[in-house]
Amino acid sequence: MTTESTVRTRFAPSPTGFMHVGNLRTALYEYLIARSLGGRFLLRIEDTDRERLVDGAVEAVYRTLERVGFRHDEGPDVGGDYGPYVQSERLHLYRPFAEQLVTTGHAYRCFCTKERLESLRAPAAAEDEGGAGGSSVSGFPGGYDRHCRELSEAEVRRLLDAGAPFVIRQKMPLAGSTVFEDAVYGSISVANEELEDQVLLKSDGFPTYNFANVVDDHLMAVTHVVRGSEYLSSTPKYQLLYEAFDWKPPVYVHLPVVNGADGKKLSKRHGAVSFEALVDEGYLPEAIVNYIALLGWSPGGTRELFTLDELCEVFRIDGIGRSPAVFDYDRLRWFNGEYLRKMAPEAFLAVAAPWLADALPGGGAGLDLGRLAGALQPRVTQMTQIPGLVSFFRELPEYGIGLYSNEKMKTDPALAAEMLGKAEQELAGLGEWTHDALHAALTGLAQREGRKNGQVMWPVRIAASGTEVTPGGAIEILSVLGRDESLRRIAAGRRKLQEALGR
RNA sequence: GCCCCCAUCGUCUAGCGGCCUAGGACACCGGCCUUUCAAGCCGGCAGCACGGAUUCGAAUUCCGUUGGGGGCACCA
Repeated sequence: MTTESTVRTRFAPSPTGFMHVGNLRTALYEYLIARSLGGRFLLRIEDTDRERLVDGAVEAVYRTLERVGFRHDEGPDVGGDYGPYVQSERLHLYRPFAEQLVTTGHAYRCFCTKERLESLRAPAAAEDEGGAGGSSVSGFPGGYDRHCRELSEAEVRRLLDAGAPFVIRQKMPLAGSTVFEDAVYGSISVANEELEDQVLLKSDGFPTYNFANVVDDHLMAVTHVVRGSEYLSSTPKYQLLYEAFDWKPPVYVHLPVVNGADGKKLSKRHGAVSFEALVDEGYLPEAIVNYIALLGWSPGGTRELFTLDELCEVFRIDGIGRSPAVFDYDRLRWFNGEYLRKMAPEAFLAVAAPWLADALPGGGAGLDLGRLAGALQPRVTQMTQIPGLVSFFRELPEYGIGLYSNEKMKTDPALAAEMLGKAEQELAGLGEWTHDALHAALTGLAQREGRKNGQVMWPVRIAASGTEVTPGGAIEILSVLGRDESLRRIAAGRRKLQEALGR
């Protein structure tokens, strides 16, 4: 339930695409602020931009929140006392508020046409060709010259009667400055003359984001407005809106942006950036959340592995940093490895299964997948690595006898040929093809021959895999490969060596 | 161009005037372990952007410079 003092945060995505990790992080912090303060977390869909709507985007939001465990207390799907939670269903709410501001002198009707607005900007753009393409060059913030700001009542009446289309613009103070307090950036002050008379209500009657946002946040009793720092520069306008309505402003929590490795805004060219794309690339939701929590926020100590519940307990707003952070895939991968290794073997097998099925002969049927997963689990940091690691099971790759030489193991082709021959005989008579039996047979062979384990194991592993580096050692590979295929490969290795050695 | 913000190892960060010869983590490089490689353990490399000021004392405060990011729509 909600009382006067209940903290309320909201995640307000616009369904224009898939869930970007930057948005996911914003949602996470909103969730954590609510949970850590005993508050409520709500979901609001901001779909007022009909042109940019993307099919399936709302579903992606639900799916992602679900997958990641940010449970919202209120929202379009779960209801709540402050609905509707979809902006397009709230359209009737905004106009009265805009009209109220016109009445109180905080806003005015503007009848300027799009053409006039463009002509205001065009000459300015030409002036600084090759430049930043700024629009305040015209001498007015935002490029609008406040043409309709002081229209007489009679003139307004005339235009209205003539049915001229109009927008409602916010009337910014011309002097002084506006100050607001941000929970992470501190006190920020902007000269009012820098503020544009922004549009509140479009000529089609729809509110702009800037307006709907403030109205909705107030109506929904949102106490902490959390968003990316790209909104920092428009916050003074929101602040003025709150003041004009005489509403209590929320606590502003602006988050540092997330950049790519080149310091530019994180985008597809940096790699996977949507939550689902990351999952498809073999990152676990828990790892993504843990990693992202620490991108721009710090618990203060040196601990860095936290479950979502643990984050809820230790999260504090003042741990949020101010400088932009770079999304580092290497670090994400490390977190992923940590979570992968911590999983119960069966759980790991479950997430690895689809990757294995794709890469193994017959989809892995008949193979000891549990054993294979066991070998993979401590070695994998990203599921995409699996196919490459196990491809030799499907087919023995072409390999040169150089692989049989290893300085550290003290092996060379001649020794390998000998050991392979003996291993072949030893294993052919093996009663049961189990991990323990294989281990006993091979180490026993090494002992009898007066060799180091590696001098037997290395050649056998190479023959069985044709691969220099494999997940697991000779015994794991043999046991997964099975008797027939193992013996076939060992024999093939032996013959390959004998041919090469001229014997 | 104008406005706002930011600035500790390559990256994520701790630090909130003395505990800092700046701590942790990723990555990287060594070593140990070992039937390969990983994992694990041990060790190493590497940073307070610059210049002033305040102070007995500055990574920590102030000013400036430089660099970076963001904003400047009838988009959100």
